[in-house]
Amino acid sequence: MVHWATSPYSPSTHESDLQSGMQAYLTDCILSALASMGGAPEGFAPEFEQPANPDHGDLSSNAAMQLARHFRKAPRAIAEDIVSHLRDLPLDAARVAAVELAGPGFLNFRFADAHLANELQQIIAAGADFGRTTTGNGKRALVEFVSANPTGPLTVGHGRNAVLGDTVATLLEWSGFEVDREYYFNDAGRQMRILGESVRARYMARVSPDIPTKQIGEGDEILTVPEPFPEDGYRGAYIDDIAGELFEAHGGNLDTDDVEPFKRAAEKQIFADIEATLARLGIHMDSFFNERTLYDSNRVWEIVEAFREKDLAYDKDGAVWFKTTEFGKEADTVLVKSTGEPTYRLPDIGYHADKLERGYDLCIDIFGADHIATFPDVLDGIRSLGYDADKVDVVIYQFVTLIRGGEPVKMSTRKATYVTLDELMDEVGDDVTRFFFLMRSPNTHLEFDLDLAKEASDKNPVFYLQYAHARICSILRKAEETGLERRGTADLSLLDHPAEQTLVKVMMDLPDTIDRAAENREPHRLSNYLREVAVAFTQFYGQCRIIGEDESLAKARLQLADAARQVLANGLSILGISTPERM
RNA sequence: GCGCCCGUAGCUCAACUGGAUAGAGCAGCGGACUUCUAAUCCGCAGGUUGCAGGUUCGAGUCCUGCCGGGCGUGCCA
Repeated sequence: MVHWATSPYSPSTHESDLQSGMQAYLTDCILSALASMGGAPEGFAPEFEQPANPDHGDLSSNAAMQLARHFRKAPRAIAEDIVSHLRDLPLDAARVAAVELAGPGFLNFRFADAHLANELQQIIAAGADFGRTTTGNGKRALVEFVSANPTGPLTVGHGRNAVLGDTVATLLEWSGFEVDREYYFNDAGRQMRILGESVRARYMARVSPDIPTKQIGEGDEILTVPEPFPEDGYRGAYIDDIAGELFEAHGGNLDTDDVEPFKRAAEKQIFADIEATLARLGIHMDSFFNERTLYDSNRVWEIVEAFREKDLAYDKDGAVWFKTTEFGKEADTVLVKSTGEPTYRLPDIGYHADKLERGYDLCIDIFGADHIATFPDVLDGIRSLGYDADKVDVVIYQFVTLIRGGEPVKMSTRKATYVTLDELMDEVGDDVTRFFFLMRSPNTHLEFDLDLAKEASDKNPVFYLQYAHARICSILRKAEETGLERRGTADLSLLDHPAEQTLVKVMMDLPDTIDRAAENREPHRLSNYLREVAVAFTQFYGQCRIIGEDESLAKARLQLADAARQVLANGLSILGISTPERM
């Protein structure tokens, strides 16, 4: 992913509440050990990570390696000193079961059983809120996404944008931001005029079926259209549908000299369709921002003047140019065309200035890869106007290819052979649609295999997660039938089976996973994580029985299973995917 | 030409922001249903992380140069 600007996070603030409890404790212990070894450099903070290999403990620090230069000693020797001082402290046996020295100088810590029981207790107590963090500290974020002009139905490409933006927004909410979702559009440009003309031509053909026709396009793109149809008009069937509705409502009474009513009717209908499509995906915008307001308020022209005053804009060939060479670009770019119409850059700058003036601490834009080159100008623009461009972050996602029968599905907006988002959802389902858009890094070109997506089987990863959830629900139902009470206190320290402990450890990672996914704007981190949870639960399920065990153990395991269900439910709800109780 | 992204198992992709033996799924092979859901599980096999250098205790990750693919590079958005 490209981050044009630094995120407002600092590396030291993204640890989750749960994990940071242990990390903060161990940090204190290590610093205390270092103090008696002659002191660490100012501002030193030991780094921690979770080892991939369970033999390396539950949490590992490379502090000794970080300090090799400072102490001018071998990392292993430093680590030995630290370990010996830690043992003298001593470490709290209720939290840390063991500290070991390994490899080139890693300090490996093993959690005590009591610590795991305590963590599980906290997960249960947090319930539907488990995973929420305070990282964002109540700062306000605006996520702008979809932002398709209302010229046609949303396509598969928009789908990735929509799902990505919505989920990034939800992730930010969970990590403590106050988030608004916004849709930016322009209903005044050339695109919309052609849309209106396209509808009008179809309407005229409805009124007068004998109207002359013509052919547009060439090769296999040839299409027969009514004479007034614009050369580069919109070809989709929805255009004729809208014309048909106008004809139903007004007969032949509409004044075809004026394109405005046709444009407005088209916009209204298409926007309604877009909102309905988004609603199917569970997406609801907080606001729609019409580019036109930037003209009505004169804002765009004020910006041109501001640039002129700063000597960043000048006239040439009848156009107004933006001195992007000042920001390291090879050439200046046009800000206002010789027709007097601004290029997209100008309103974009105005729009971002507006967002920042509305008090947002973080403005995220979700863009397809084809917008990559346009954005530096906007950032340079608002920066030179005195705004803090570091508050703006752009998420670029790569394109989607649909695969059917092992072959890419060819799509072209011109030929109107694109697959709409609605058609995709009709074919594979809403949950699968969301999940497939979220299971890969935004940075990678997404191959959406329709055959795989449709298959309601083990090949389809989304069902694996839902199945684990449904399975737990089934156990809870069964437990209720047999009179096993899930609520109340249970002795969680009875959970000493390796599969139980692994499951708890995985579940503990949810807040941290959410923070990282939010910080990096990478929802796939969460979907990958949820698979780990499902795997850990399934292994626990395979190795440990619940119903039929001794009552205190059964109750503890039932609470563990219920906590796993909650973790899956919380995660899936962030991804916007349903959590069936039966499958 | 220039800018950005990508290159990891046969295929689709991960890899906790520089850590220890690079991991999943699918496909392949071999096993497991008198059990709380088999839409499941267990095992086997699969790799010079595109190539070549560099930085350091340590590189898939950072730097440089190549090779290959995608997207841009507009008085379109």
